Amino acid sequence: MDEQLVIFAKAIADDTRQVILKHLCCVWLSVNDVVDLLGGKVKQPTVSHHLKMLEDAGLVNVRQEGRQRFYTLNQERMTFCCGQLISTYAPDYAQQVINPEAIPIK
Amino acid sequence: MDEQLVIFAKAIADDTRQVILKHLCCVWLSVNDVVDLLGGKVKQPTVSHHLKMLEDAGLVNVRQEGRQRFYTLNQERMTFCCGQLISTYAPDYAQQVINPEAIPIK
DNA sequence: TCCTTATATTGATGATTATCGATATATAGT
DNA sequence: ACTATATATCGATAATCATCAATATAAGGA
Repeated sequence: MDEQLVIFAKAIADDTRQVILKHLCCVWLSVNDVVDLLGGKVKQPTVSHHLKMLEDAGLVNVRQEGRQRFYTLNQERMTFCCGQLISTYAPDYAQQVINPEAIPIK
Repeated sequence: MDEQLVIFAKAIADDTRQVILKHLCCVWLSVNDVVDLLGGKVKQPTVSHHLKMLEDAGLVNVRQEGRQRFYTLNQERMTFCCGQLISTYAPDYAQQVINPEAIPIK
C-alpha cells in the first residue's frame, strides 16, 4: 500500500483546500493573503491548518520572509502524484496518456 | 469550484478503498470476493459501503449477475480525473505530461 | 524594552465518516 | 413455499476532521 498516495488524496479531499490550491497556482501568497482571498469564509487558524496539511503532502512550497510565510503550489509534486495514481489505478492508460520524460522524479 | 474533483478525491482518500481499488484493477470481483481478499479486516457491510462510494464517484463499473454484483476498476474515469487534476493544479506540466488524444472524454 | 504584526498552536465543538451487528431485500435452487 | 446465498440498508458507535476563539511564538519597528 502506497501511504503517500493516501496522504495525497486526503490533502486534496476538501473543497476549501482545493480553493486554496487554486489561489496558490503560479503565485506566492502569504497566509493572510490566502485568508483575504477566501473572503472571510475561513479564519486564519483554519487556513494555517490547511496549509500545514498541504505542506505535509508536499503539495506546496514554502518560503519564510521575515515574519511572513509565503506558499505556492508545487506543480511538480501534483504531477508526480497524479502520475502515480494513473500508473497504479489506470495501468492500461498509463502508456498512452503519460509522457514519462515529463514526469517529475519525486 | 469543480465539485467532481472533490468527490473524486474523497473517494480515494481512504486506505481501505485504495486497497479495494487495487484488487479491482483489471478483474471483475463480487462483493464477497472483495471481502475475502481483504482477509477479514473489514466486514461485508463496510465493503458494500466503500463500493457504493466508489460507484458514486464513477470509479468502478458494476455488472449485476443473478444475486451477485460484480465490480471492476474504471480506468477511464481514473485517467480522466487525474487529467483534470493536472490541468487544474499543474497547468505548467499539463502540456508536456498529458497526451490529450489519449484522455477519455469523461 | 514595548508594541504591533504574522503565523502557529492549543483546546473545544460540531460535522463527517468508517465500522459493525442486525436486518431487509432479492434471487436461485429444491 | 421453503431454504440458502448475496448484497444492501439501518441504527449505533467510535474515530477523524474542519472550524474557531484564545493564546503562544516570533520577528520587526518605535
